[in-house]
Amino acid sequence: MENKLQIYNTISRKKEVFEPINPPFTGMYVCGPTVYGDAHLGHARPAITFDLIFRYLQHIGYKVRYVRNITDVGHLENDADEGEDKIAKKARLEQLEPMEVVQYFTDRYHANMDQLNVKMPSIEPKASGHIIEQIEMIKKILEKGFAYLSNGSVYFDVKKYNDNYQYGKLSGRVLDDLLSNTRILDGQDEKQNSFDFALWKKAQPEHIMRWPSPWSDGFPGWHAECSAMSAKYLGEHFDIHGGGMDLLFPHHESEIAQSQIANGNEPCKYWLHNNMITINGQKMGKSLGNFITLDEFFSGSHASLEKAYSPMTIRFFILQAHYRSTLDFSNEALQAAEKGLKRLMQGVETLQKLNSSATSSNDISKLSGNCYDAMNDDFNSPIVIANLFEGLRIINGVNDGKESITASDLEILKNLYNTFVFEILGLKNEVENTQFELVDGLMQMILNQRQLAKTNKDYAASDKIRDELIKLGIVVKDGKEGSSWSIE
RNA sequence: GGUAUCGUGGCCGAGUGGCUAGGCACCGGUCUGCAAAACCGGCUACAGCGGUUCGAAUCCGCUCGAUACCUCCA
Repeated sequence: MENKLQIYNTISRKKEVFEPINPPFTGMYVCGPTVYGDAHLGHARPAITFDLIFRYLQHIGYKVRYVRNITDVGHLENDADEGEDKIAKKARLEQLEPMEVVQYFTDRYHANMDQLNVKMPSIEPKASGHIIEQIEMIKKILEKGFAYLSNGSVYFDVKKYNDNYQYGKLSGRVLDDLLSNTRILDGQDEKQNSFDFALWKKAQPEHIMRWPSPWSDGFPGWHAECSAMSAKYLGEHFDIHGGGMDLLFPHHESEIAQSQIANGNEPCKYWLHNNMITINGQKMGKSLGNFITLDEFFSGSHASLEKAYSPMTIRFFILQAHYRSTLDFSNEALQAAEKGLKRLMQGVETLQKLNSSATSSNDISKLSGNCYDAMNDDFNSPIVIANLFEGLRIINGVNDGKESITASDLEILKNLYNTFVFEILGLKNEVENTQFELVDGLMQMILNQRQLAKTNKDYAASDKIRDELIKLGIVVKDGKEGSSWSIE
C-alpha cells in the first residue's frame, strides 16, 4: 500500500501526495464559525474533521500551525432588512453591545468544542481584530486596478480578473454562466457586474459595527478576512485551506482571486472541503431553520431527538463517515454510533487487562498497517474504525482464551489503540475518572452484598439490589468470574 | 437553467475491475437461578437499462432520483 499521506485536493479534484512547502512545518487555515448563534451539528463537522487532520499531521511528525478564524463582522442577514450586519442585528434585538454578543457566542462555541474534545487551534484570529490588514489588502488590489470604488464601497472586478486569470477554477464555474444566472438583488446597481463581490462595504446609518477606512465608514467584505488573516499568520502561500463544501463558491473562489491580485499567487497548495450533515436528506443549516444545536444534542432537549447524545457519541458518529461524504442524521444512526462506541471503549479497557503468551494467533502489525494506510488515504477514519473493531475480535478472543498474543504484540496492540482511539480520533472515555475509584469501591461493596445474597439463594434481595442500581443508571453484569458494573 | 457531488443490504456507512469493510438492528448459540450485559456465529447489498471486459457495485453511455452551490445565505 501507499505509504505516503494522500489528500484530496478540491482544486485538482483528485488525491495528491501531501508535500508541505516547508517541511516539517505545515500551515493550515480553516474557516471558523460566525458567532451569532449557538453551534449546531453542522458546525461540529468541520471542527472535528480538521481536528482529526490536525491531530494526524502532528502524529506523523509535522509541526502544524493551525489557524481557525472567528467571524464577527461583515455578514449580512439574508432575510434581513437593508444590508444589516448579522451581529449588529442580533445585538440590537437583545440590547447588547455587538462585541458582547460576539464574546457570548464565542465562549459558548469554545465550550462546545471542548466537550467534543476538539483541540484549540494554534491561532484563532477574529475578523474585527484585523480590519487594518484587510484595508491594506484592499488598497493593494485597488492599486493594481482590479477593484473599483462605488458609492463608498469597494468591489472586486471579477470580469477583469477573469480576463487575466481564471475565476471559477476551484468551483468549476464559468463566468458567462454566472452572468446569465445571477438573480437581481438590491445593491447590485453599485456593481459593474452582478458577480463582482464587495471588498469593503459602506455602512448604512443604522449599522453599528463600522470602522473608518479611506473609502467610507463601513466594514470589510465577506471574503476579505480569510485572505488577510491567512496571509498574516501562515504566509502568502501556505499548505492547507479547509472549510465546508458550502464555502467553495463564492467564498473560497473569491479568496483565490483576492490573494492572486494582492499577493501575486494563490493562497494555498491544497484545498480541503468537508461535506454537509443532512437531516431528512437535506442540509442542516441556519438559513433552513432545520438545525439542532450541540447543546440540544447533549441534553436531548429537541423535539426531533429521542434522547440525549453525549459529545463523544456525536464525535464518533461524525468520524464513522468519511469527511467528504454527506452524513445523514437520524436517531437510529446516532444510537448505533452510541452502542458501537461503547463496545469499542470496553474493548480498550479489556485490552489493558490482557495476558500474553508465547505465540500470537493474529497478525498485529498488519492491523496497525491497515490503520495507517486508511489515514494516509485521505484521512479515512471509517476504515480506521472498522479495523479497530476488527481488532476487538482479537482482544476479546484473547480475553476468552480462544486467541493468543505475545508480550511484544500486546505492547504493539495497546500502543495502537492508545494512539488511534485517543490521540488521533480524539475519543475519550466519558466516565469521570476522578470519581471512578470511589464509585468503584462502593460498587464492589454493594456487589459483594449481592453476591452474598445470591450465595444464600436470597434472590429477592439480589434482584432488589440490581433493580435499585438500574434506577440509578448502573447496570450489573453477571459473568463467569463474578459481577461487574457499568454506567448506562 | 448552469456547476458539482451522489444513489450500496432493515438503518448508518466504507469500498473504484476479480479476494465481495465495519457498526447498529435482527436471528441463532455460549454464559446465567432469572434477566440484562458480554462474547461467538449467521445475515451477501450495490437505482434502472444498455455497453466494454474472461470478469463490474467499481469503467462508458442513457434514463430516473437526490443533494449542494449559483445572494456579503458562515
